[in-house]
Amino acid sequence: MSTAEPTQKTRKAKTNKFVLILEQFLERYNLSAESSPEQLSEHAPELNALLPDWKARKCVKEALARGTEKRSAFSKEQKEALVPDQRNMIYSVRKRAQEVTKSEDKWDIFINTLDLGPKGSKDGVIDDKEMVASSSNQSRFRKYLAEYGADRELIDRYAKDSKTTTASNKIQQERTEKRLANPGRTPEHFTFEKVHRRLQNIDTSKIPSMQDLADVIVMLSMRPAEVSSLQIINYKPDSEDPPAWYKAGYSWYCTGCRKQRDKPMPMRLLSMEKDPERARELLTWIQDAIKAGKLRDPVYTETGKRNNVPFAKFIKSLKTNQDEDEITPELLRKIGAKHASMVHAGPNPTPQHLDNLSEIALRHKINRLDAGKNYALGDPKSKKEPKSEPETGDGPNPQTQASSPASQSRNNDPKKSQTMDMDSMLAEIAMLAEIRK
DNA sequence: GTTAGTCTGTCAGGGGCCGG
DNA sequence: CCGGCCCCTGACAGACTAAC
Repeated sequence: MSTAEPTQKTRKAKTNKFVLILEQFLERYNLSAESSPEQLSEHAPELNALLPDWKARKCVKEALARGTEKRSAFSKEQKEALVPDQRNMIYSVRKRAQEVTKSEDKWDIFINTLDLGPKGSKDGVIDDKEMVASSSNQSRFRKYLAEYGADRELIDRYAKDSKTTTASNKIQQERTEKRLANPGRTPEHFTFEKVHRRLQNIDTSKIPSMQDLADVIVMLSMRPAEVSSLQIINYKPDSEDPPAWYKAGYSWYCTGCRKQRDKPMPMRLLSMEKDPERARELLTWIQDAIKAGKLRDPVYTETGKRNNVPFAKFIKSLKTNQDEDEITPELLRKIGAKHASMVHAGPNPTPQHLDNLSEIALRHKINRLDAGKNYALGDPKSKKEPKSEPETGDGPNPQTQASSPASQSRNNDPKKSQTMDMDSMLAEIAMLAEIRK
């Protein structure tokens, strides 16, 4: 009998073990393409129990759709009935909010809030992770409730769990402090010199690459999601009545910042690229390419949904040293702030001065002095003995902005006037830093 | 294999509150 | 006023899953 057997006809050799399980399963329960969806769905849980993960389910789904010699292919409905979409099974926060809003029952709000709260899943012990996550999900629950139209007052009354919130806040504060204690280093690939060189060599007549995108993000300390919306403008007040956001002596601003949804207030521009015109050119170059579909937005898909996986993967791949931390899109913003503040600070900047510059580069509000510290990345170069400077009363601060004339060795350029704007900015910052002390 | 969409855990930081 | 502290939301990264 060892004859013929022309088995290697096609790629049916791939008899995955899950496919075998499926065929046995179908046989045992006498299921086929003739079965109704109702019949099939009765057996869904049992079959699902045999399939350990989504890969297995994928194999099975494909097999169902494909059919065999003995068995014809299942329709889409039948397939869905037998191996239902797992994503519909999750009782997500969003789904809760939707249902609860519909029921209009305050107790439903309350119960679900508690259910989303910390439960001590294992041994009744609530760890930090669970606590913080619980608080986050409760917050999310409130947000979705409001989104679906639940009553504001009910939300505030029945969807707030102050114990959990407080505990979560405490944990997060501790984490922040720990993080600040040991900041990461600047990745080799994004040191100032490397980024600066790449930026200078950019040819805007070409199509931008992901690397160009990354460098521009660094250059402008952007949030990844800001790439398509940020704009650099030049503003000069033409009257004695400038808008409230106008800062005397500054003419370059950014608009389209992500976090200001209500009042889009322009924020001062501070970039490691000292020529604002060039910065703007590079930014619009990137944006035009995205609009034209030649370059992906780092965060959004064409349908407006979030998907930063391709860009994040690219950024991650740029890690050169084993001992470096992972590079993420968000890290580029912090790196950019550091580069910008270093570039614009004078030869002997005080930490306060750098913080001030950082805040401007990051386009924060200037309320919180300590905010910029979050971004103080460790840098071997600037790390030095903490000379306990008498930083208080030292009035005679030499003009820190001495930076302007040198470093300007850019080829050509009649654009000096623009950089003068930057320089006057620096002067003001330096003064502010002094006054604050 | 690659891409897209959704969910959760985590971080950043705007804003409110309160004592001085 | 104002600076510090706390709350809580919005944005991010990664895990998952299905679709292509």
